[in-house]
Amino acid sequence: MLKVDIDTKMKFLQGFSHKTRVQILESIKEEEKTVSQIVEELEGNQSNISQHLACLRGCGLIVGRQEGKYVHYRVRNQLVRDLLTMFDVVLEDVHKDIACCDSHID
Amino acid sequence: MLKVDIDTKMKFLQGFSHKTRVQILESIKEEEKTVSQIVEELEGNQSNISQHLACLRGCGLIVGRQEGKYVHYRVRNQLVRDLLTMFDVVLEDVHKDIACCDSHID
DNA sequence: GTATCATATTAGTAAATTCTAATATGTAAG
DNA sequence: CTTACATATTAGAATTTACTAATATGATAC
Repeated sequence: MLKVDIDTKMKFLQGFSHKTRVQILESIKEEEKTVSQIVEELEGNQSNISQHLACLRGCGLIVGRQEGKYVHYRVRNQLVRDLLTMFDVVLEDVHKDIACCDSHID
Repeated sequence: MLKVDIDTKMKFLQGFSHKTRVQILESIKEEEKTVSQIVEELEGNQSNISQHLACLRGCGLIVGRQEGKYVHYRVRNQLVRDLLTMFDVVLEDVHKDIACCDSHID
């Protein structure tokens, strides 16, 4: 397994570091959706969601496909879906011990 | 699979959202290490590393064990190790497409 | 108990990320 | 080519997260 450098890895992992991005990933994990569908579903605003989508695209986690004036986003591939599933599996196992780490260091 | 709520999930995922934390996880993935060993290996400072360790502990990703005046940390269990490995697998696959997402939104 | 060493915690500052609002781009329809 | 709608981009303000330095805690050895 060819190891990718740590900075590239961090860019990749940033995709999972914000609630909105994770919610987007979950939302399009099984079926592609347009930006406006995602905006509506997450009750976000267009600009903000669009920025998070750009981030996820940059992380390689999602891909978009233009169709007329709509852009449909979907999770990149099965491996990424598997990773998302694995989060749930590991988290369920670990769940009971999470307490501090309030999304920051203290 | 019993789904954990999104806020708990986010606390968990914060464990992977900082370079130092990911480096710590990689460092103790296969063998436990004391705080001072980690500090030395990452060339960090004691306070900072200690805070990141507290975060990872809070995320449920690592566990510590006191032995005399030393505390030995290790990755929580095999599932967490598997998840770390999976990052590398998926990242290698996705690698070529990472470009933007400079650890932020633009 | 006192000294020493390892680790943890705290408070305040510094830095990075995210959000909001405004504007730009691009596509389709008329 | 103008309008309308979907999405993207930008700039700056607001918020969150991380770092530094100082101090505290806890364990061992004396």
